[in-house]
Amino acid sequence: MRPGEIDEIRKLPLFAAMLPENFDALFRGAYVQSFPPQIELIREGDPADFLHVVLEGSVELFATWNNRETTMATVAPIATFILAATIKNGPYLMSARTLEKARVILLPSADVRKIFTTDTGFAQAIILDLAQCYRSVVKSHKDLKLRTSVERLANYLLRKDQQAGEQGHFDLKIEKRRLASYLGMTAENLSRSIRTLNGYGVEIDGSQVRITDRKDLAAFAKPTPLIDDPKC
Amino acid sequence: MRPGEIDEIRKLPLFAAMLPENFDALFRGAYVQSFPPQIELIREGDPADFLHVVLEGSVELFATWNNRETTMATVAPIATFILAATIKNGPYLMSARTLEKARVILLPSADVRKIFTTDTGFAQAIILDLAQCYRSVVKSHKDLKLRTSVERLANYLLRKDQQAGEQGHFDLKIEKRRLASYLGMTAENLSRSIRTLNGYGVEIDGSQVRITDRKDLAAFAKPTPLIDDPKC
DNA sequence: CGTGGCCTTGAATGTATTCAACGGGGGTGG
DNA sequence: CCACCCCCGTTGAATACATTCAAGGCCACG
Repeated sequence: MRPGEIDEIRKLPLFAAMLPENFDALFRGAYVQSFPPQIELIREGDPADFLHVVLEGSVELFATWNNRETTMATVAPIATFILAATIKNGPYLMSARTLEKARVILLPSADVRKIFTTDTGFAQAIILDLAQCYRSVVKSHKDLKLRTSVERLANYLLRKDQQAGEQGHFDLKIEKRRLASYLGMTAENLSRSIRTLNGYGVEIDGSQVRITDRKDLAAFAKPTPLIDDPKC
Repeated sequence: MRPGEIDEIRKLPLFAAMLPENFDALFRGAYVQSFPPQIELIREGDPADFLHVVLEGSVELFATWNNRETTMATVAPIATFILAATIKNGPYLMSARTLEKARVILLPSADVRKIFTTDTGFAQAIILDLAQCYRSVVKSHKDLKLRTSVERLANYLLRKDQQAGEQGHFDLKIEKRRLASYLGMTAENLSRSIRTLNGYGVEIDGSQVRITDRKDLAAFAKPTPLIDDPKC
């Protein structure tokens, strides 16, 4: 692990409140590994042996069934994933693969489970993290059930624009095929959805997005914090 | 509150490990209320003032957007709902209404938040509950994104049959329109999906379901524990 | 300069929703 | 007790939405 990196991890909300001895114990059993792109880190159904923390690069969480595959989320530094499987000591519900070159910490799940029963600060942080994760999935679920694919795209663009500081232009940092899968549609349908939004103040050239008329787009997208506010 | 009822609540996984004084403190501020059917208990967007525990009857969790509505889950005794909103001290992401006459305990969210920071047993239980909820929604999300509506129905029937002891016959304890909404389709489409499954060993008359050929149905539904096992 | 992957486009197909109409069961009130 | 009505579920037809299949363009990379 690089100097300074451990300090940064220490400051993560999930670990910040841990007692020093517990933090040290947890990270004594940690591996840090670098992976090339397109490597499958975990496979759904496998036992959750490790809690993962993404330090660099990005990781895609996806799920499969009956030869179909869908993107569930992308994880960017610095964040953990599959905390719930670790805690329940159950199988992974999602698979994970690196999108780009990535560095990941692996924390033995058994240690995580042991320590959170004694370290109240850690337990508090886990509660907040899980509650956050839960609410995120509920919002995704609402998005998927209540909106059409064009509406999902429109709101996605508004969210990303907001996260980029409402500049009116930003870069999709994701392949369109993956974005399509994340939004619950095919790549072809995403192309057509983009064309539809051309009529509502959106221009997309490659990965560059420009929102030329946010009012128009918002009038179409009808965003609501109860689906679209990530902090809510 | 009825005699013996408090003991039953005390035995709920969420409260069983609490220190006696904390349990008493939490339930000192509790209300027990009876509601007629079709009463809206909470409305999405409102602040999460109370953690709810369903004692009798059943409650539907649903979400709305842009004049559309979808059923997210139904809560049966004895179970809690909207724990995550309580903990995050955020707005409800879902609304709730009684389906039948229902008795519900209301626990002030502020008390829940205060107590779980000091009571480690309670904190542990919350962690397990949230992890469970999170994984449930992830499974629902996979169900919705990876399966067609007929496949979702087929797997739903298999799950319910299993929960009823694999008797091969059971009662849908839910209106078909609600089931349709829960499964992410229209009522008309549910009717048609049922007819489709007639060809795969399923007979539905009113609310009575008979599975005449479970093998055939399972071959079509292709259930997997990673989506369909509620305990997983 | 070729090659492969990603994106786009078009056409055909499939899936699901909408709209309209109808039948049956349960409840209400005459 | 019966007539009526309303709600739920079903069915059909038309439409809308989304996927599949096929083909071609563009860019990055070797």
